[in-house]
Amino acid sequence: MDCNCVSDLLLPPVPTLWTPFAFPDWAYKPESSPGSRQIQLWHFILELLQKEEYQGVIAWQGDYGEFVIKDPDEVARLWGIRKCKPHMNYDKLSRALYYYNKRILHKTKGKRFTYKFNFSKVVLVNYPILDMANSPFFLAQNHFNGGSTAPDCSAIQSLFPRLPDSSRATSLFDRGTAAPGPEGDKLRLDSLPFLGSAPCYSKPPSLLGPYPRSPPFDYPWGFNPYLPGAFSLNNCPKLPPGSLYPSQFYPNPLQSSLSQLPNPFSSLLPPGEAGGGGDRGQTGGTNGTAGGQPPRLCLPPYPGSLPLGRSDIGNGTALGERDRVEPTTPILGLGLGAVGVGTGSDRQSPTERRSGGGGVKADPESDSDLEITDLSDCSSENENDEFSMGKSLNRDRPQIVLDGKKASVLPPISSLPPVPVSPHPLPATLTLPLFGSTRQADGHSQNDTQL
DNA sequence: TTCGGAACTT
DNA sequence: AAGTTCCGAA
Repeated sequence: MDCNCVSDLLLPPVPTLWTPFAFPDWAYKPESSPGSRQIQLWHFILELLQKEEYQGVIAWQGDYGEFVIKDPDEVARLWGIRKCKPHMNYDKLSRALYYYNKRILHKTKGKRFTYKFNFSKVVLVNYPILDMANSPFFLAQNHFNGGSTAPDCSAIQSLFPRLPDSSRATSLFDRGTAAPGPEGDKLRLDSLPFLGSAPCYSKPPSLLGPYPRSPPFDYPWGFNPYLPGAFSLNNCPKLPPGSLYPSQFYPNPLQSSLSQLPNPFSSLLPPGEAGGGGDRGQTGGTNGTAGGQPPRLCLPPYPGSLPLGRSDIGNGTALGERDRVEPTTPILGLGLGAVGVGTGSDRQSPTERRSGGGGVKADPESDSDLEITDLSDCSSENENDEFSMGKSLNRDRPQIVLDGKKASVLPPISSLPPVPVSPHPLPATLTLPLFGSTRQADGHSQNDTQL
């Protein structure tokens, strides 16, 4: 069906070089991950939550990860715009939300229009080979969500079908330490100190305080300042003005990603692709890195080093909560953009009947750079559901082990042993095919991106 | 208003 | 798979 959604037509120009966290091409392969090209509802919700201009529509509120849909009709309308479903209403949207059923988010019982993200697990789709569940980073997350249970990797598992062909990603998988086969590939997280050691935030992105942004690095297409996979404490980019483009508009997320990565990554690109030299894509955009200097990933500082008080963004709960949350829960902010263009009146939704509806501003389409996936045990209500790490991760997926550690009780991040920070995120031996192709779990191979 | 079954679409 | 649509029950 042809969708003439205005939101699709009015997309701002797509930057040639995208953030390192844009989904790689293989993530959009219909055959590999059907539907992945379209933004998912939870993703969209996060997008709205990220945008301050939607604070009146939907906003973080209450517990960690909890948000309130202040204007259900507007949220539904925006969602309908995004999905080209002019008849979308909150009734339908909420039905879809319920299908998340405690995985990515769940309804907060007793609180009207209130849902809660399960932020206990975060996965960078762009780094699907990374098992955050076994990293200090990931474990710390779990620390937030109850602490003592093993991380749930069901979502990781769900992402694994999109994993790159591990057999070609030899430089990150230590095949020498494990038997070949489904469980033979163990990612050496120590080779990725920027991910394995990243500190964590304990608030959703929009609740976080303003991260430091040093003048020399003010990226127009900044990537996520909350990402654990950042390197600099000081050179944090700002969020993009409207970054949630539909993924199909990404010129080449993979190459863009690599080209934006610091040297070890960008150098993996073919000549002309790496670093600032890669700014010559289809859309003629810019990565905002003057002088060809590759942008840096931003390492979120430990909470102690960040101005945590969230007084600049309207959310009255931030400060109080920050006092009690563990400083170890990582939240990957998304490069989230505004959405939508008003489409006029749709048919009356349940909430329209309730409130008479409300014309709220519309805005540009967008898509996010990375995917936050809840892998949580949904500890709030369902500790023993089918989503457990032990069951899901260790079967026919590449298992990722961090130096054999498998802590179940997480120390505060501050007590974690200092992780040596390599000057480069990856060893120079990293081979390109790691990101360049995928082999599906069912054996279908793809070679969509040759670098 | 919430919850969820069921059929259906993309 | 991830919703969308419809609808009934609580």
